[in-house]
Amino acid sequence: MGATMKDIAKRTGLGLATISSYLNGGNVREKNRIKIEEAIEELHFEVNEVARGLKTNRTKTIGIVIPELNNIFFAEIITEAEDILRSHGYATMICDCRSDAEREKEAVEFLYHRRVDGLIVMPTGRTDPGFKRFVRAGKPVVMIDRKMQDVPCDCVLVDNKGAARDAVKRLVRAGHRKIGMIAGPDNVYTARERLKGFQEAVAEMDAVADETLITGGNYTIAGGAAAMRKLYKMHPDMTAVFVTNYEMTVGAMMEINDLGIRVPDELSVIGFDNVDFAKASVPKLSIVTQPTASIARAAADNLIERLESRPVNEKADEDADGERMTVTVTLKTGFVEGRSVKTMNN
Amino acid sequence: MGATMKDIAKRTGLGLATISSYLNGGNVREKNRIKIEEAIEELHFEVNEVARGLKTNRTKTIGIVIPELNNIFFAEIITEAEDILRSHGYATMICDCRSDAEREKEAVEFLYHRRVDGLIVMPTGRTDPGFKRFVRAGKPVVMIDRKMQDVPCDCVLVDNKGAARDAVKRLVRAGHRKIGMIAGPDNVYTARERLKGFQEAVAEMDAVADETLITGGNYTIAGGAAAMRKLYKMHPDMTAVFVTNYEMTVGAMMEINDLGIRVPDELSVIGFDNVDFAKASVPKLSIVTQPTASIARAAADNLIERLESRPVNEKADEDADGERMTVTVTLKTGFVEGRSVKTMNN
DNA sequence: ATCCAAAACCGAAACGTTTCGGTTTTTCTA
DNA sequence: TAGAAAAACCGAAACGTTTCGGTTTTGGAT
Repeated sequence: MGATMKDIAKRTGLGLATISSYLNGGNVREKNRIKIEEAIEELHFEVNEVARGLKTNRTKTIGIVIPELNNIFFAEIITEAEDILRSHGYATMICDCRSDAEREKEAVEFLYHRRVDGLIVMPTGRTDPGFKRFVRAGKPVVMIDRKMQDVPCDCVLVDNKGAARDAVKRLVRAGHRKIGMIAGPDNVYTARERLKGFQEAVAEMDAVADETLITGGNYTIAGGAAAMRKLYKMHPDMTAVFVTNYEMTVGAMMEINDLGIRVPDELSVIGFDNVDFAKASVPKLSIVTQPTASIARAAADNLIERLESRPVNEKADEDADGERMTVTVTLKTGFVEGRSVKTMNN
Repeated sequence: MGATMKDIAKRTGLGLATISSYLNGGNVREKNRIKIEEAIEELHFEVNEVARGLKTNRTKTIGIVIPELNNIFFAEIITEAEDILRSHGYATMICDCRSDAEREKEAVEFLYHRRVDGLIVMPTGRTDPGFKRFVRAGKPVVMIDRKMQDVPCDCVLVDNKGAARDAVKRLVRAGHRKIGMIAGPDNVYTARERLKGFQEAVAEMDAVADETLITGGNYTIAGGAAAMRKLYKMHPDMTAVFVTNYEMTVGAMMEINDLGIRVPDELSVIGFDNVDFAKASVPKLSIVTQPTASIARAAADNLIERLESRPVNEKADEDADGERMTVTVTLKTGFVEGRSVKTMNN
């Protein structure tokens, strides 16, 4: 079917190496350039990336491993990252591991097999599902959103602790003392950070520090709903609740709806992540937002930079005992004011 | 770094062909099998898919082109499809073209270059961005959600017309006559179908047939909000509105919220797509749902079947003048009852 | 023990690139 | 215009598989 470089060489009377040189941006005499371009045009030649990959040992493909694709927070990051990477000629292979450590391991192995050049990941569990293998092979890994101690790689994080602390302080300043928190699973890095932020704020601001005001919601809609119910049953006098991701915010709102609680008169709410949902809620929700586009850009740029500058340091990497200098960037969150927080006049 | 088949051959004293045979499920003498497995274990051998791909001319990769990844409807389908494909050893390269025809064309070209074995696509525009090239090359293409006349390929559709008709009939049966519709862009297949369904129902049920009751919302949140406002301004006496995708449903709810309209007392609403959002709304929304998992499964299974059975018909395909038998499956939508439709006692 | 078909095995060629040394051509300098 | 440096060019080997003929081994049947 497709024409090969050999065909182009034959057609133009030039050598294989010259064609290759032309294709890779090397110098070629003007008249030959024209001949080559004509031949390419006529024969509809397109370079075979697979063959090239075999030879160069680079697939120009990067793997992405995420917990859930049907989660707007992740999806937004992926969209942006894919766009940037593709504009640099990199294809992306996305693997959704459904927040399951076993699947995650399979995905990483799968991508290793496929010999992707690098990885963008949001680790699901606390143990390495095989990232180290990439690092050992000199393939860059950048971790997003969550950190993992024992894998030496670049990270792009968000100031989760600060975001939570800030949100809670807002509530306290509005006069709330008894504040509930719907937390994420404690094996997830972001959940732990947000919890810390909550606790710090409670301590600093002298709000009610009661362990039972903190309920796990598992980062799911159902979990958020269950947590909301539990909190409300246990603390009917609670005046505000802080929900710490999008899914749980949706779940909590469903439950609040079912319980017939009026927001913000009876209960103030601060949610997380999704501006659109917040604006579409009645009343509009106040929420913490994450800079998804910046996260994606930081991750993609970092990866590309590592990939393109690799050849130079090849030796340097080695003698540094495999231990590269890694960089971690932490981005700031935002806050969108809604009408779901009542100011108490006490 | 990595060991190759040659290393395994040397280590075991066997021939290259034998190793290849073993790796591809061929028969090998028991004792040799053991030797091979030991060698693989010791040398940490993993077959190089890139080299294999070069030789077999199959990348075991399929491309997915969608209008928006950060759109739950699409994201859910992708998640599921990716899962199925990967379990069959296929990697997926996802390209988000942001509903832009130009980007879509680039994406298709990109994937063609990458020599993916097949394509799952949701066409953005009405003209072929290059799918035909795949078809000509004997590579299966399956179209999801939207149909395109001039590209002969398999399709997985949803009964959009029926869904819309059904939804409107529900409204009429509940006593509504003056029903607004927030429609999608008319260059999108599904939007046209939903519009047809609406019009059919209005005609059949003798509801008010006024062109100005139909407003385009562009399938976006902002569009949905604007359309809602326009509808309300023009027809304050409208008693129900049918919104025809998730984003516009969110937008419409935002606007309804802003305008202070009470649902369902002043206005009944039927939305589209996202059950979770519907349940989290106040009051719970009645919505049309789409069978995302079934769509994904139908598409992925179809593709795999075409790919795995290809070698046999290779010849048959050809002499059929490139015109293969294509199949279109149409799936049924669902309906989730909420509390957003008022029953009029007139 | 002998023979034969079937099963298992083998090496070499090929897939379409890049790259390495080495050769030719061009261009510049004196 | 001769000579040399630089630029352009070249073919062959290599990347790690699969596959094609052909050869050897195996295990029954005689």
